[in-house]
Amino acid sequence: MQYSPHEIEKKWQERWEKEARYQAEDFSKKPKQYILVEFPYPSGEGLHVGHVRGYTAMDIVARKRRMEGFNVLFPIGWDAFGLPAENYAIKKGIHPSKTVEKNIANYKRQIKSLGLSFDWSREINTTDPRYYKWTQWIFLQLFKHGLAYQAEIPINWCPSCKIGLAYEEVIDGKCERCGTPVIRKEKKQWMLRITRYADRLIEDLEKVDFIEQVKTQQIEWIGRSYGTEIDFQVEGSDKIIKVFTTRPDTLFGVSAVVVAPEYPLVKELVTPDHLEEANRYIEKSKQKTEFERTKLEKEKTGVFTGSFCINPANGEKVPIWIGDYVIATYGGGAVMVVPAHDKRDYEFAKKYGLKIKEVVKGGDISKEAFVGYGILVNSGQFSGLSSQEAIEKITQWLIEEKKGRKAVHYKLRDWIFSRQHYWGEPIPIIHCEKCGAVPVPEEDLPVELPYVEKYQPTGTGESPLAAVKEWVNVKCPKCGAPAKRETDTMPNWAGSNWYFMRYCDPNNSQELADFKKLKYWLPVDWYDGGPEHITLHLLYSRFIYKFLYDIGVAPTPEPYQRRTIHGIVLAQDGRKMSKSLGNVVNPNEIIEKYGADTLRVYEMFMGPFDQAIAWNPESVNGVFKFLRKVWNLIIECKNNQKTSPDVLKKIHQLNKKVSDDIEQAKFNTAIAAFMEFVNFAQLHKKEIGKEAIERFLLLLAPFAPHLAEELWERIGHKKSIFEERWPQYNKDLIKEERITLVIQINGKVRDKIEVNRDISQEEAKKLALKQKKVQNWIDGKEIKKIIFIPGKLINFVI
RNA sequence: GCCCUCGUGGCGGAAUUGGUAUACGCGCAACGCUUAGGACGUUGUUCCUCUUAUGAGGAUUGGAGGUUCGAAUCCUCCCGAGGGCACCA
Repeated sequence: MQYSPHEIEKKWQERWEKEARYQAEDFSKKPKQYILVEFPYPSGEGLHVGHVRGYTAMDIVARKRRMEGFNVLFPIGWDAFGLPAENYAIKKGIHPSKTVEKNIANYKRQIKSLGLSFDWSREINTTDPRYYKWTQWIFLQLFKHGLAYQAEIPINWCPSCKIGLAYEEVIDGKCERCGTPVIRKEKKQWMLRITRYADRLIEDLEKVDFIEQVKTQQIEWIGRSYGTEIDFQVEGSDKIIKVFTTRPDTLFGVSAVVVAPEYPLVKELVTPDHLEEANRYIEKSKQKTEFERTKLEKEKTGVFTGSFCINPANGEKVPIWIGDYVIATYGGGAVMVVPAHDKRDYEFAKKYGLKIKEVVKGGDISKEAFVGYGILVNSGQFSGLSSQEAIEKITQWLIEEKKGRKAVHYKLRDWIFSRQHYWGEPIPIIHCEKCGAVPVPEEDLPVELPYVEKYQPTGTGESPLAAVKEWVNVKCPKCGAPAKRETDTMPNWAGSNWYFMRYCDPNNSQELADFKKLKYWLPVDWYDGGPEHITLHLLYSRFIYKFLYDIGVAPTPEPYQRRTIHGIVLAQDGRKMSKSLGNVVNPNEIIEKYGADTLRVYEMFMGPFDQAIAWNPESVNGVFKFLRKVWNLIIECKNNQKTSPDVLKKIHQLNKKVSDDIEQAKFNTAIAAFMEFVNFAQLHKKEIGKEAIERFLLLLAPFAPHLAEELWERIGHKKSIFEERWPQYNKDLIKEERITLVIQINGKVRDKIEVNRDISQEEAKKLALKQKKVQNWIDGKEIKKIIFIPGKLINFVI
């Protein structure tokens, strides 16, 4: 009987589905485990081998947890709003809902062919009105609590996609999706006040078990910095320019104040004789793309306003400039220029002939700016202090003089939540001339996306929905006057922010999810996903979840207890897989050739789980050979005999190794251990009995479920292997009685001897010194010191 | 520029976290099986030197230093790769 994966995989997949084996049970008495993978965007290309990596890993965990006696929730769904379906519709004239339906069917078939133990009874789809009703409901709660608001702001505008982009969707000044340089455009946008949660989003990271890289990136993205806000009074006016700095110790070295071109006071600051030049400068910087403006190598430019302000520390008159290297949205849009101690300011001062005054000792300011800490000079009463002391003292003094205060600033900005696109959740707001922005009454949700013929963005900045008159024109829910629906839709993230909550109660039509169910299942115990989602998706969904916690909808302060990332699967050439490069590996092909178990085991074996790794077809074949070896071995072995003590020890060691490695997501070494055992077993076939065979299959079951089920049945079991308990290893059995003691001389390995594991130092020394090799090396020299590590080694220092 | 991760045979990678470097797999080679090829099985496989062979010695974890009885692992500097942030005041 040969190993024929296709027959057995089909057989077991059908049986699992018929028996609905993997459905989670609400409120079961068993302890719960919520294992989560990022739900896929069902693209036209179909499932990627990268999906398979994360899904298989979590499937292994889910299957192990069930065998350990947990009530496991391991769900799947579809994140199906978004641009590709809309772009496809524009090109081919096929409605996005049709495309999405087709793609989902394809994904579903592919996922099922992998033998993943998802609970299909909880499948969700973000484009289903029964789902996005609650996405809209969340928006209304945000609105009612003042966390969703409209603002006329300069947004990043992609002239190709004809869409406003979130700050986060601009990469290197270019549109994340199409790569077109982004320009700035003033537009009224819906915003979410994520900044209000900035501190909690940092501090609560202590409560969770995310890998370090994820935590660091969240913290850096939020970018909290503590500093001092200093008031510079405009000369001859009562206006004040508030400047944020982390280096108040350099206050005496200020030679100018520079404000961003968008700074609110700009018009008042520019004097008539500088008006023309200043206007020209402001116009020019407006036209620059974000890419041009943020290019670091670019020369710092600016223009004098004609006005001055007063340095509060020494009363000096300081010129006010406009410069587009100052970021309008950070730190109030104004900075103090200290050329001697800041690289950018130094450059700026050199170009425009500003004074360069040293106030911190330690560098040579005739050559370059000195940005380090040092002792203060030329700083009045503060001279002689260290920078660290001066930061404290000067801030203190400013507070007393009422000319400054401590301040905290964040790089994180409020989240632009509007998209001028068709294929997204409509924002449930009605604009009334009299009442303003009025929320759609909750009982009228969902605001269904109307069917349209034309998907093209209008280019005017309005979404295609604006053209659907019968949908747009409604009565104001408050006063009944004619009013218009909001035509912007929500970004892709809106649906994926909270999807893991819906899995807990996917069919609830009364609320987002029953609180008792949420309380039973949440938080997610283990969440795995791609590295591309560890800043934005994670930050956004934590924010929304925290808000829902605050209003009593979510049961815990954090949604995810543990978060891991799986490395990308690269093409054989080490590059990213992409259609245009023609180097894409299709999981279907691998399954057709070798079966799903081989694909699963290969993807777990190919390298460390969190690292990017290149596909290697020859290794796939190696894994197939391994599984076939397993098959042949088990078929050949006698199931009715006793297992020898040697084999027993090995299988218990394997038991420990595999159990531990799965918990640490070290799947590659777990599989190496399986291979080692099989190699050993090949040589000891006669010693293998029932216990070894059964234990081996139980351990292998989460990795290669079809193979394990089939062999389990063939050795005479009636019930599924997944109804069995995960095996516990015997601590006494895995201990090695005899160990190899390494003998070192001056730290170099010179010999090895077999000894009892609990040998004493005296005994070890005696035995070691008897060895010929050791005697040759010591050869009458004096032994100065002996280092003995019990059970490991003895080291003679001569 | 800053931050993070990493650098180990021909290749993917192990190394219980300071204690036998190169587990496991791929590839390659020899032998067995076979009409042959494939497949399968067994064995070998870091490099260098000496040795008919058994074996013996030396070197080796990107490079150079350091700490230590002992370093792939810790520290300093340098080189290289990948990722993140990027005029954040």
